[in-house]
Amino acid sequence: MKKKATSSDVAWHAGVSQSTVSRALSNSSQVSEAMREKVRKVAKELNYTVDKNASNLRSQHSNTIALLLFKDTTNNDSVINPFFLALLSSITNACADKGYDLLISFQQNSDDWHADFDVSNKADGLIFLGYGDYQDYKARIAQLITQGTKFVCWGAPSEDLPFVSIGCDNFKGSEEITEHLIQQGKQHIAFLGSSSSKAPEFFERYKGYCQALVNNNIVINENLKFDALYTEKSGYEAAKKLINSGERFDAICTACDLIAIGAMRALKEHKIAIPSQVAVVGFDDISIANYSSPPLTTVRQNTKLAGELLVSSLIELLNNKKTSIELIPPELIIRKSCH
Amino acid sequence: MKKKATSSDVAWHAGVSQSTVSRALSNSSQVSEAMREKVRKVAKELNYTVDKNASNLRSQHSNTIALLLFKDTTNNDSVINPFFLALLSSITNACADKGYDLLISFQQNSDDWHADFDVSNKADGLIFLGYGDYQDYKARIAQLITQGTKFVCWGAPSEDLPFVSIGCDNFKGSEEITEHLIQQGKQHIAFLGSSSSKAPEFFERYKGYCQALVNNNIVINENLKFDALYTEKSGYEAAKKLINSGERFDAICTACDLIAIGAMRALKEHKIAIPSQVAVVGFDDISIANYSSPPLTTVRQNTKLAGELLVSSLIELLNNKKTSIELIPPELIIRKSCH
DNA sequence: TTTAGCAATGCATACGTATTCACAAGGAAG
DNA sequence: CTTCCTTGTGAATACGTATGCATTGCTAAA
Repeated sequence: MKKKATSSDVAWHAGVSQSTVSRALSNSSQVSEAMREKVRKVAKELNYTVDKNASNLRSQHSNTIALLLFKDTTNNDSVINPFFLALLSSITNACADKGYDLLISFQQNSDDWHADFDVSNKADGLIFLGYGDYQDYKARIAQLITQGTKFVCWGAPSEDLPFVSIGCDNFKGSEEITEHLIQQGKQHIAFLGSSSSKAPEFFERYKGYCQALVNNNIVINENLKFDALYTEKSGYEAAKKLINSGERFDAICTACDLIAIGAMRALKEHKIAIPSQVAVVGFDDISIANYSSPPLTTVRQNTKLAGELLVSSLIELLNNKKTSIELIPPELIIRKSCH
Repeated sequence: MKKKATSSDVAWHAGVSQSTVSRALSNSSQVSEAMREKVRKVAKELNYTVDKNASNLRSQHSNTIALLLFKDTTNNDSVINPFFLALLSSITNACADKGYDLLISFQQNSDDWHADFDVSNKADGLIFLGYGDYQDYKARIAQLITQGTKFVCWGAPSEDLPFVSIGCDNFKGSEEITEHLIQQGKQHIAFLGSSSSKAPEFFERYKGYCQALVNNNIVINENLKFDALYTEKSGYEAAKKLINSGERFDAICTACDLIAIGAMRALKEHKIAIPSQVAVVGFDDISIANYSSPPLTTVRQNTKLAGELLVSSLIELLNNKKTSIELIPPELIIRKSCH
């Protein structure tokens, strides 16, 4: 196995100094175009590339971003919500565009927190992904802040938070889709999804749902509200409870698509027709939503934009620039599950 | 922003040398237990962690694996096949278990190939993911081999290939599911999926399908075979062709779930009942399969095992051990789309 | 013509660690 | 009491790069 070429090797072959090689390849303005070309040529011949470890060590930054994805802590073998995988994909591309490498780690629970990505200089900054239950991690996050670690979170954007967080306009999205249900003539609309502040975006969505009811002079019926987490199973169980409650309802508004999918499964089991008897709508627009039966009306979160925004905001932080909190506009996707 | 502590800082505070600190924290047997404890304590107080860049530079390996995911090259904005995302998730966990970091990159096309992960010492080894169309990358792969780069591929395992590749027993899986269709009384079974060698696993699946027909003395009808790629759209279009061909068929065997989903959409459009008129089966068992309408009978590839195997095989390669090619056993998942 | 200034390059060093070598203390074997 | 080996530690060095500083050659200003 041949030894890898170093910048000194390139320098020797090109008849210049190592410094010049380094400068030529990093597009320094200090080096002439002719020299740059010459060095590039030799480097190519020797199949040379800059050693990242040495480069990072010397320059004290890694040009790497670490992505921490928080999995549902309740059940271990849970599948990751496809929405986050879509976001992950978008972040990957955004990083590549900006010339950053991406290191990823899925956090099973709050114990094995690998946030030493930063302190061990593996990454310049962090991106957190998860249903914004950052309360559990409050202490850790405080530590990150005192350490001076740069990071951005996906979640419910808020001025109150001591860190940059980027997310969809959950309130508006939920308000719009609920309005749509009402326009379809639905009057008794249930809501499935946690309304606690543990999942801030779910709470925002609940508030949007309430706002739509208020706008249309519909009384909010607390008996039509059921908690649910981020899973199909949870949605199924919540819908069961709703059905068994005996309350009258003609539509279900859910906090995320997986809950909606689970709810539809429960409805089908009870031979309740969708949407003629009960309409169902989701939130996120994961790919399954388009293939469910019936295809799900939902609110699309623009994952492409979201990924780009997360990455660019983090990079701005890394450059010590001010970053404004950005709200991503939601988009209503009308399919067959609501009319 | 406080300066990060170095091993020399720890050494100074502990009243020992930097060498001892390094040895103590890397569990070297050369250092006494008492000393190790002492160093650990001081390190914790100073919030010290080993600087990865320096460590990697010195030891000449990165304890990092890079994952290259090849996206469908035909259409740019294509969603990644959920199957690979499941595999990605599993690989992530396996890497964490083994103490490796994971760097990921999605390859849009064959041009912007970032295989310099290896040569730039960012990663010790590579994992390739994609529908095994490695023909396009043959030249690059040859280069990797001559470079001595360590890598493993997901794909159709074969002794012929000059590299380690791990995959499902596509032949057997497809044979079994086709046998199942025949047991349900189906006699005119179509196959949707590329049969060219461009996607080796698809071809294996086609051969398994043929084998099942032969086993049951059913004549293989070439007119019931249609090409399709890895997408829902492609499956939809192939099914359209099949329907319009006028050929008689009572079942569709597909090379992957997305194709099956697309085929079911086409069948529904033509008011063809599933499975009473035409049964449909898939391959992969992506999460959508369970939520489609009707839920899809398919062959599950054990992604958890696959991820673990990919990672452990690669690590064996890194340690210069021989690695045997492993076949992952397929598992039949019976749902409603076939009886 | 002299001098100041700029552009392009080389020299030397430091980033923080792992590891080789040397060395001291102590115990075992003779 | 030597001699030898073991155990634990420190000193010194190298990994490959980026960058401050010095140096050179050259042009423009005085």
